[in-house]
Formats: sequence, C-alpha cells, structure tokens
Amino acid sequence: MQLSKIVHFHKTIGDKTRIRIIYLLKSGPLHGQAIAGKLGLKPPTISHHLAKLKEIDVVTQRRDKNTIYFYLNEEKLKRMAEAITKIGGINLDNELIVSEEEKAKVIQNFIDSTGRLKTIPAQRKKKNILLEYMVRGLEQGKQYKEEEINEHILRYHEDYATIRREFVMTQFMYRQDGVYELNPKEMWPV
Amino acid sequence: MQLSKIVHFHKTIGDKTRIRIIYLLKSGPLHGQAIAGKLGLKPPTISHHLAKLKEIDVVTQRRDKNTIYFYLNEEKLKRMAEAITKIGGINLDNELIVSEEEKAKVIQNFIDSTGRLKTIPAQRKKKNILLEYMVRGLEQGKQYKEEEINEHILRYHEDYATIRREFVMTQFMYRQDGVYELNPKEMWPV
DNA sequence: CATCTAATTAGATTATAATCAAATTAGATA
DNA sequence: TATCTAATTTGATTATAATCTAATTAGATG
Repeated sequence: MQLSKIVHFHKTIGDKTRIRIIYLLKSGPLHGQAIAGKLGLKPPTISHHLAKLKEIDVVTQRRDKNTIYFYLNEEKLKRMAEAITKIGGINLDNELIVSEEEKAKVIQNFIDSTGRLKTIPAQRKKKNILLEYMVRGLEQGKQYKEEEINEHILRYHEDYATIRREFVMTQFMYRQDGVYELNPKEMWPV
Repeated sequence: MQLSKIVHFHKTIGDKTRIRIIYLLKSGPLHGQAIAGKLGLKPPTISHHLAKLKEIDVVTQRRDKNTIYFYLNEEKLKRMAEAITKIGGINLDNELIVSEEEKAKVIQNFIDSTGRLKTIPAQRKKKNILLEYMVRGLEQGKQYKEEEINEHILRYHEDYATIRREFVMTQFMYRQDGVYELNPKEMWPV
C-alpha cells in the first residue's frame, strides 16, 4: 500500500456530503437524483462527489435504462479504512527509502575528487544521503565532544555548525550534556 | 458517534505530512525537531500538524525538560478509523432525523387553517416534513395515475408539478411507466 | 534574573476543493 | 430522426488549509 493511496482515501472520505452519501448507500443502491433530493443538493454536486467516491472504488455503478444506480463497495471501504492502522512494518514511505544506486549517484554529484562536499543540497532526500556519507567516519558507541564533531565535519565542509545541527535533527546522532554519540542505524533516516 | 466527528477525523488523516508523522510515531515517541528533521519541514509546520492530530486525540504529549515528546495513541486511531465501516444502524445522521415535536411546529408554521400550504419552504429539512404531511392522504400499495397525484396535491398547493417531482426525488414515491406508488416508509427521508 | 532551547502563534502566500448555474453528453423511446 | 431524461462537464465563486518567516511563549538552567 502506498502512502499516496491512503492519503487519497482519507481526503475523499473526509467530507460531510460524501459520508452522508455512504450512509445512504449502506441501505441499498440509489440513483443520482434520489441522492440529491435526500441531501438537498443539486445533481452536479452529487455527480462531483460520486466521481470522487468512484476514484477510490468505494462506489460502483450499474445502468438501468436512463437511470444509473450507485452501489456502495463495503469490502473496499473496510479494507481501505483499516490500512492506516496497519502501516509500519512494510515500506510505506516511498520517499525515505533509498536504493544504494541512488545513494551512489547523489554522492558522485555532490562530493568532489578530494572527498569534500561541494554544496549542501536543499532537497531533503539528497541532504540525508550526504549526511550519512559524512557520518560514516564516526564510530558506533563512542562519545564525542562538540569540538571533535566540528573537526570531523570540517573535513567535508566549512559550515560545521549547520551540519552538526542537522546530524542531531535528523537523528543520525544524539546529544546529551554537550556529548555527542551516533544513534543506532535503525534510527537513521536513510 | 456524530457525523461531524467522523468527518473531522478523516479530514485530519487525509494529509501526506500527517500520515508520515503517524508512521514515524509508530516506532516510538519523538520530539518536534526530530520529526521536522526527518520529514524535511520546518518546526512551525510540524507544530501545526501535531495540533491537528491532538485535536482528534491520535497524538498525545509528555514534557521532559525543554523537550516535548509526542506519542501515537494507536487504540484511538484504530477505533476512529473503523467508525466509518460501522455507521448505518445507529443514528448517524443528525439532520435527517426529526422529532415529532419539530414536525408539528413546522406544519403549524406552513399550513393555514384550511389545511393548505402557505409557501414551499426552501430549507430541505422543512420541505421534507411538509412533503410527508401531503403524502399522508395517499395509500400504501395503491397505484396512482399522474392525474390522480396532481389532483391530490392541488388540495394543498397549486404548483402540483414541482411537488410531484419532489415526491419522486425524495423517494416518498416511486414512478414507473407513468404510474405512481408510495415507497415503503423506511425509504422516506423523515 | 538573564539566557538558552524547543515549541507555538501570527500573518502572509499559495494551492486545493465544495458548490452551483449553464451547457453538454449518453442513452432510451416514440 | 427527434425528443426526453438522467448524468456529467465547464467555468465561476467562495471557503479551507498547507507552508513558510518572523515574532512570541514556556520552561530549564546557569
């Protein structure tokens, strides 16, 4: 299940009129004008909302003569509603999971021949890849003074203050009482 | 469970950033700047989203020194996510369910001493109450010609065409091949 | 009490979307 | 083919909300 699909589902359900339509269709199919009449809205408005509900497959339709009946797909509704409670184990994130090839390409683009950082990329994903690159020289479990971290960063870039702050913000490192330490890799964003 | 609460829940969940926050908090509490760092957004933006998630009780907080840790309330998330699949039997609707006292008051306001309709109210709820009032004289199970329906309506109001159409749109009545018949009361909007 | 840090609020900008009237389309029927 | 009905699309209007910078607040600490 992708993130965007779950977002789209809840965005669609998060509307008063559409929930009222779902409620009406729970007790059986209805045609458009019947829904419009029951809800006190105009047919174009109902068409608009039914189109949204069809996008997420929660409503289907069947034509009979000139009249189209709209059906609620309760199984789909249930499955999608429960998806948000089940994310976690699987690769939801899309954006934060990065392949090794992609990492290599970004590093090649932003690191010069002497191993130093040319510029700090603005894009979060790329920035994280380069933060990981810079953190590689540090040891798991070892405690560092702030000055040691600064010195380490200076091998890659002159703006050690910004980068040190990023190390902590992104949870590559942990800081307590001025002492710095690497976080376990599970906590890293890439 | 009220309609507005279900709408509010899904409106809140239906946002990419907020779902990513939920995903992050699934593996344990985090403080604001950590979330901001991991998602590549600024602290005010995270504050904004956390406030929304707190409104629906899906996130709670605990302060430790200067740092506030945000926790995911998984039980609440699950209960609210499943609410949409359980509406139907209970009184979700709020607006379409009307007490007898309320009906009586509306009828008193819109029906004159001779039993005729003074004006057709614009408000859907009131209109439905008066449609029900006018439909009372018709028999369940009996089939009516269009002219008979017109005659019946003329006892209450001269605009029989509009009202006849409303009877069908609101599902007080059913029409097939020019023959009209009352729908079962369960299908009526009031 | 002065200062630091993390979080929040205020205000502005920009994007998204709910609703309706008017026009159009799709299919049925005479 | 002409016409009717239900549904949809278009275009406009209005409301809501995501994000940021700058300013402020709340609590901790020296």
